[in-house]
Amino acid sequence: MHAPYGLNIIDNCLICPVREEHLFCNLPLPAVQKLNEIKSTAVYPKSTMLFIEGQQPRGVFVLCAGKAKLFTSSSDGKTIITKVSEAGDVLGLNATISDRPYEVTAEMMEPGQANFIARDALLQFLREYGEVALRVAEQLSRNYYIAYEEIRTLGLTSSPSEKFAKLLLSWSPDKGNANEPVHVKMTLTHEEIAEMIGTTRETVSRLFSDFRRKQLLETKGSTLVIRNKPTLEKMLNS
Amino acid sequence: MHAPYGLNIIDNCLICPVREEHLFCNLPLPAVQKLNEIKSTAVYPKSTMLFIEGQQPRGVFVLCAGKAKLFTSSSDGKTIITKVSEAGDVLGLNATISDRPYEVTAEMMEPGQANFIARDALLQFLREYGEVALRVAEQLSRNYYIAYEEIRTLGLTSSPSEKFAKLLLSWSPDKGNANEPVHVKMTLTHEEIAEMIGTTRETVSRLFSDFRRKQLLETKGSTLVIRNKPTLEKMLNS
DNA sequence: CGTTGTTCGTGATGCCAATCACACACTGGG
DNA sequence: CCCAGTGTGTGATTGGCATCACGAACAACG
Repeated sequence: MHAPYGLNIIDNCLICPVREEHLFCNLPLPAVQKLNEIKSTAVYPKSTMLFIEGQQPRGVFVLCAGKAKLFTSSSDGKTIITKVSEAGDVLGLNATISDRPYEVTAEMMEPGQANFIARDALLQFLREYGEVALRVAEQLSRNYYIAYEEIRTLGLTSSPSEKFAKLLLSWSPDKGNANEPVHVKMTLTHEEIAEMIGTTRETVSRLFSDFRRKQLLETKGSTLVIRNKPTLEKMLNS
Repeated sequence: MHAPYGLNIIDNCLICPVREEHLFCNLPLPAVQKLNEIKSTAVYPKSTMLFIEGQQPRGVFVLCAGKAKLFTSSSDGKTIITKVSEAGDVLGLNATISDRPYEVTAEMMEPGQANFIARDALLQFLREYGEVALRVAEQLSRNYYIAYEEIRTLGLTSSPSEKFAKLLLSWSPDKGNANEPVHVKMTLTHEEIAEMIGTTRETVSRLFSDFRRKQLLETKGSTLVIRNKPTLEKMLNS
């Protein structure tokens, strides 16, 4: 089965390769089957906005392939990216459950696929499968903690370099505890990194230069090598 | 009935003067009665910390009298106040429900009274009274939106003056739409205001001076007169 | 009362990061 | 192949705000 943008469509949740480890994916069989019935799947090109900050919620999106960035903007064009979502993530959950406007915009960063579940169908589904409702509550609470993490980063972390170090650390897996170099695939532009840490493109560029000079990292094309995790950790204050 | 600190103790939720309009206060009679049984009440002096960021949650506090500030701090002493709570507010709800560490510290800003409900008793109570559980979910979702509001303020509002204007507006009731002066009682020190908008005490002092000079406000002792709401609104960009 | 501690106002100084301004690299398309 | 569009590196300049450093105002209290 083939689709535009060089993607393979996954239209059956039961045989989805990302089924493990995710809310709405890793569920008991009957629930997944039901979910498979009420969802509709679609393929989206890069830059599609799945939903926009301030809209009344229509439902949730379950990302099947591709990455999406969640961000909020002010009227004068400034924007902050609060999260980069990957396959398996559920987008728009809080807004949909509580029937308040979407608090962020979700935009595809690359071509991808997502399942849509309309609000009414979702609520009905949750009523039917109580254990899933519980997992939704847990997810909401997790989202809340993530939001607070963001508040701490924005409010307590003063300097761009500290925020940058924090971001780099958030990218390197915490296992592999030795301080050996970590290889990470970078899909973000400097502009987007700037929007994640609340600074400008130029400053991010200079941060890369500085950190390279200090032997903290290397960049070969789109792969990033983090050389010195311990030193990065010493730069934090939270 | 009298207590230290010049407070009257309220030890019966059924006849509490703040019963209206608040989660856990404005509830159906049987629920309030049950609540009244499982709660324990106590009077706290100024500066008491009801709970501290990072602690495992013991339960929730329902503020009966007095104000409390919620804040989070970094190891180098910087702190941001995320909310000033008043009588009727429930503190520590998200942490208690989800059994994660308190995400903020709650400190009394003046002598006051609070009811404590232990985690186990609360969960049992919620299981028993389903409609209350629903209201808890609503409250959690509301908290999430408030957190996002904070993220927007911290991340998108660049200048201290803009954040200050925003804060002033958040203090003035949105009714009374005419642009007549609004009188507000100010209980915060400049230091605390600085911690709310992420700047320094000195800058707040200068902001007051600037805004006075521009006829935007006046201060007589601890009462604040906001003179020109429309101009304040024009300073915002969100 | 004076003493002590907190809060407030304001000047002087310095620095960091936003801004402006280019030049260069890389990509995909006609 | 060139060309337009997008991303990247880096200098120069500047201004806003943190920081330091006082002194004054004010409250609490023995």
